[in-house]
Amino acid sequence: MYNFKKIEKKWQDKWYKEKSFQAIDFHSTKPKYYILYEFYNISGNLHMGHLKGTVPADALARMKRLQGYNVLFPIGGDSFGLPAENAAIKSGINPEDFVEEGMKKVITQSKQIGLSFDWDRVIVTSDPNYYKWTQWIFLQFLKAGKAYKQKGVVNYCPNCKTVLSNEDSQGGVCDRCHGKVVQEERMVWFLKMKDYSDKLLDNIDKIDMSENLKDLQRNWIGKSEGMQVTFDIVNTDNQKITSVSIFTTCIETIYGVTFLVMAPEHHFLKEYKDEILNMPEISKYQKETAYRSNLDRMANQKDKTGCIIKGLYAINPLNNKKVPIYLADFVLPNYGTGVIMAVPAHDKRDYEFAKKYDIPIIQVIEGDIKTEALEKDKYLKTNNKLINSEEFSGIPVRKAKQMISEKLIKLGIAQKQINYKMQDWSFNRQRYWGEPFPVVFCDKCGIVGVPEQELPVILPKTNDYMPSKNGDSPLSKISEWVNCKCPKCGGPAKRETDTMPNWAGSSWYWLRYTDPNNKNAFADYEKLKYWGSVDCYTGGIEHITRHVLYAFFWQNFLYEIGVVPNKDPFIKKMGSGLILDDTGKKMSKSSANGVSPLEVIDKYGADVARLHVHFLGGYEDNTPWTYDGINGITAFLNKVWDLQNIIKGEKISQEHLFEINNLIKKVTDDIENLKLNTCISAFMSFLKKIKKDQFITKEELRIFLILLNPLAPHITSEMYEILFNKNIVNEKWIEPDEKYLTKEEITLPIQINGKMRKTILVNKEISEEKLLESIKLQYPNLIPSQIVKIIYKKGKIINIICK
RNA sequence: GCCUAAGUGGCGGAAUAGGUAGACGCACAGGACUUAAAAUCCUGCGGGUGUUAAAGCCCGUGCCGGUUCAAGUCCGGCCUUAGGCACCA
Repeated sequence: MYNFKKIEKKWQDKWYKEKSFQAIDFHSTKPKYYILYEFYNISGNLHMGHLKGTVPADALARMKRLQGYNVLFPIGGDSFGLPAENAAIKSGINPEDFVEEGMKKVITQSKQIGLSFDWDRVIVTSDPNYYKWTQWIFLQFLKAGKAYKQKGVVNYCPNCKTVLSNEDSQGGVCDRCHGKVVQEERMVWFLKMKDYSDKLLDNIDKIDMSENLKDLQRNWIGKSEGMQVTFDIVNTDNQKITSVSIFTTCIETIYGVTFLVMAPEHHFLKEYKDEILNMPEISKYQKETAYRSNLDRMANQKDKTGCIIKGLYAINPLNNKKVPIYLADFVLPNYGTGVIMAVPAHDKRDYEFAKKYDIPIIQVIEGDIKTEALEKDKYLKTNNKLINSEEFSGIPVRKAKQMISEKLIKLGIAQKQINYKMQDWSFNRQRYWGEPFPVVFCDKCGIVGVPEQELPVILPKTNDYMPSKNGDSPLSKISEWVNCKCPKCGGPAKRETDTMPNWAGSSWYWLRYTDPNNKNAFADYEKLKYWGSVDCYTGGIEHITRHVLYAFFWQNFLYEIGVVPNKDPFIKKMGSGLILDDTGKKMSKSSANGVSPLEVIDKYGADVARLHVHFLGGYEDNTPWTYDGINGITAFLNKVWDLQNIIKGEKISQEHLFEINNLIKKVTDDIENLKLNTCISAFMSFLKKIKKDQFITKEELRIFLILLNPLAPHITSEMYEILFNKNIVNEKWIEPDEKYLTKEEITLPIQINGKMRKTILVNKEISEEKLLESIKLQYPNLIPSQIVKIIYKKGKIINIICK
């Protein structure tokens, strides 16, 4: 039995004091390796999810150092934004104090886990030395025309009393409080993320990440290719008033158009109100739909509402047919052109709408539309023929799609168009605890950026930081801060009183780690170049359609303006699974039955805790928490400790040559891929062999300790010191000897008619004839009758087919 | 509705590329040590059949089919669970 309490504290202190894990800028001999674990959210203690997420990254960092890399493995805290602020409000402590305490806490706890972060590079997003540069980047967006303020219909959380981005309102609920999000028109700062859609898709193609996560991201961006077509608008006298554009991906159905649908928010209505005969009715409908929450709209998918526009009609540009125009809230104002051509025969939504409002349905593709629309996913598969489509009737739909497109383009009334679901990022929050915008409003000069040399715009201290009922930011109450001079004309001006969202600070933080104390730039270009892209980025998958996309976006922008050397922030991204509690839900600090990692460390030790949580399951899998099996891990480490007592011999023994080399290979591969569960099994299997032979040589144990060090750093450091009087962190990783990875003699399985029957011990290179001879000799009755065929894969298997 | 992943013993889970299914661990059972317990060590552990004991045989990776000498792994069609998207034209 080893005393983990004494050992673990000793080594944690030593690592900290000696700066054992310091990353060196511009190291002259060692190649760099940058491994990143996501920001800690400063809202409480570390929870079990952190133990699961951080340890494999730590193991990788420790292995890479032993392999001779100059490893950058930093940590920091996302201390601005709603999570920290809400937690502070809940505990009744000022956010600033709360964050300071919180950061100290998670640092201490990280050390207790034995994480090998570089403690000289800790950054915190609410530190003015850090957010100065977040503000600086915002100014660059502003200068480049990529940040703009505009009235827009946006997500608003009545509970958190703030505007939210689309990314923060996924599923129609607020990311923080899980309350319903409503749509409100507000003045909003936007970042032009939409412009970067294709660049983001490039980042997704290039990054090394599991396909399902890539799909989530591609889905979120939602690229779709179609046609934009112009429809003339006429009045009751058939006089052309104007024209509108629609977006469709199904141009092949254009002869089936029986009406147009416009989003209720469409500016067209205001512009042509004098031509519309039923404006009061329309205004009423607009009001009805305006304040419905996303959730309500989703719930009402089946029951479509709408309102006809009287007095105006649209003309189908291909057959000059006059069709009515409706308003309906199933058409979104911010996607496509906000107007669609409705083809009820071939679109589910149009079908439902037409049925409800008694609009004619014209079928233009062969098939059955009696009870439901025949949609594109079906008719494109079977390539049905067009009908009721003038000269295109009788042509298979895929061909017709192309022909109609060409005709429309030739006529000059349509063009190819690509649309994205992803919208520009709404970037301001009506909350106190965030980066102030470096922007002032001047009556004379309009929106003016604060000069760079005046950064940071410090967040003023106040005790009145609760979110306000009227939706104004708490900062608006601090008049001595709000009122300022215009940097351009010197006249009176007011500061922007909203703050940036909590994702602002995390959208560039990996860059700051390369140069965390730089006072003159967000990071030195040469240092950025040296450390390059993050080699392996680990963390939760819940940020995949949020933070990671924002990260791509900011990196692309910074690359464009020439301040970072590469487009891709991350080479590889691994998504950590969740630790589930006994109800199968995510175990977090907020779940009542959550077990704290510190509790486990206190009872069993950090090394046991590290191994146990990863022996439960794979890195990317969700695994239920249990204490079951932790005794097995404790026993394992005790046995490792006891290996000291059975050392016999110096060099690697003949008996263990095969096992030790395979262990080296397996452990190296598994840590590289963060597969700690199978890695631990490999150690156990090796130990079994050693216990059976009742001896281990000194060199074997030395290798064993180095291999186990990344996973269980404390016990291995102590043993290494005892046995070799050296600090294991200065040692070298071991390469396997390829010669000894496979044995000459192997156990070859024998199948008869495809069924496993026997195994035989043979030389791995044995010929088929010799093998058959040996089988007949050893198992005279195995082969029942005449052999028809033999399938022999050398070193793998033999299958003997008999009559 | 759409997209993605997954379904393996009593349990957590293994199984590079189709090639001995159940590694490793837990739990359980039997034994050794002990006055006793814990710890430790040894043995067994998918189901069925069989035997003094073995050997052997049959069935088994959600369900139904298929490809193959050979399928947990590939293909087609279902079922279930989890996650994501959600009127995106």
